[in-house]
Amino acid sequence: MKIFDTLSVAEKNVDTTNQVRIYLCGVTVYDESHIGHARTIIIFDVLRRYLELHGAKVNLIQNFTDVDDKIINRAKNENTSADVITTRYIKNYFSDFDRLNVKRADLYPKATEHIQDMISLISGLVEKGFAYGSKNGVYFSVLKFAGYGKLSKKKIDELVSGARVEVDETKKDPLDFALWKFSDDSPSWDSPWGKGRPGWHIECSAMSLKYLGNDFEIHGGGRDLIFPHHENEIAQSESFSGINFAKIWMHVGMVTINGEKMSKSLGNTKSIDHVLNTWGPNIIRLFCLSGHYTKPIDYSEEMLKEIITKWRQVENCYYEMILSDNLQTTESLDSVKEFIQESRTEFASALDSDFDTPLAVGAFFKLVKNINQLASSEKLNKELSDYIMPTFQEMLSVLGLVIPQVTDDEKNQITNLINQRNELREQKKFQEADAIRKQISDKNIVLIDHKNKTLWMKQEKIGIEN
RNA sequence: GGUGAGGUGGCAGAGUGGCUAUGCGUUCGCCUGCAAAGCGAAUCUAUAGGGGUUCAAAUCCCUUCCUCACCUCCA
Repeated sequence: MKIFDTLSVAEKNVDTTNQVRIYLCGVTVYDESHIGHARTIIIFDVLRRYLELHGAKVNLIQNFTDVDDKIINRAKNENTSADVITTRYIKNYFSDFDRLNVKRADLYPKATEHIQDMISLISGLVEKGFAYGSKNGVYFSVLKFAGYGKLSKKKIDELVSGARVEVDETKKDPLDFALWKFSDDSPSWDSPWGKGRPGWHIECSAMSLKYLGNDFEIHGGGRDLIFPHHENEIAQSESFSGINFAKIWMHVGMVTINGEKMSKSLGNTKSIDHVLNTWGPNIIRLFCLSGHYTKPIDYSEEMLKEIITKWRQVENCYYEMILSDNLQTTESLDSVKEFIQESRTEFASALDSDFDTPLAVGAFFKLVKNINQLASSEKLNKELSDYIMPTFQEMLSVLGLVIPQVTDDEKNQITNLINQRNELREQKKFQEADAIRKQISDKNIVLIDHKNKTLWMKQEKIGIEN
């Protein structure tokens, strides 16, 4: 499998012979997560599912930034402690992402639980002369690291003349960034240099080193983290260790809302809770996978509605298969085997080639369409369905999609109601028959009258449709 | 200003030199008691503008214009 590496600006092979170690920069827990977070995390969720399907051992680490000015400000505004804020939004995070059917990472380290690791990393940097103490804190000396700018393709002199850097007389160079900031505000910790709290970037260096070591396979996050966050991580980590930090830097493009950047000031942020209530998990996952991960994708009602149509086809396909009978078919198993094989190849080669989820999803939809064609022409029997099902399920599970299911009780109930309705239909009592259909549809069960039988399917309830 | 990604039919989105995907939409049809869903067919002949290379360009080169993101906290 090849992934585009931001650092070398080239596709690089992911080494799956040993453990695939992935460090994903997670969220700062000061507010609800939004659709942009969802995209990045779903991309990595599908990546790990796909790697694991092929037998790779994945170690996925995703941090929580739980010490930060925004958290402290929020705590002040609410007249409470930072701890209350972070606890609330970590809980909120898991609630959102469990609903999105994101598999849990192997570990979710928190910055506040790794203060000692950060302090020893900073100490090492000070000892090696890459960092220095000043009046306001401990700073990383950017000019000491020769490779600074290599990830974001920035030239140091241009950064300086850009003059966007905040003025701080206590720093030796305007580009230097904080490793440790002195402060008596809560939360703060003692350090060899004085009481304070860590800078933002150091936590990821410390925690990735601790749990994944050096030169791990993939370091990921949103594109907006390339500069300064990941640039600074590289500077810290490689100055400390003297060796390469991560093999592949994988960055996920931004989500825009109707073509505009999503931002608090524009008031157009879409929280995960909101999009889940409107579209549900499957639609949102398909949306996040609908564009190549390196490119921006645009959130618009039109797009999402299109995905609902596709999703309904998937649900239909599934129920056609599980409810298929032992009928005689003119379709040969061999030709089915052939198109299944084609779909599998198409799906896998799409993902192998820089994780092209839109192509892979396309291959899946094509498979669905093929099956629906068979079903509608009365050619799909149980034997064929049994053959197709494992591939269908495999793709579904790589994409992390879940077809709504019914309990055995509901199933019996549905079957009874269908029988009643069909009797009424035979007696041409259509009004009563329609009343039963309405009754069933209230449970999100849709009936499809085929020639010789009535098929039913459970549909996901989608907020916007109600 | 710098960096990166783009500009393809109503919309989304493939396609790195010739055979002009695909999906959604729309229209019609099949199916149905009616629906829904499904299926079929038709429709759409597009490649930001201007140059150039070539027998041939959406695809290569030059140029102009435009969009978006990042450069400050940000997934």
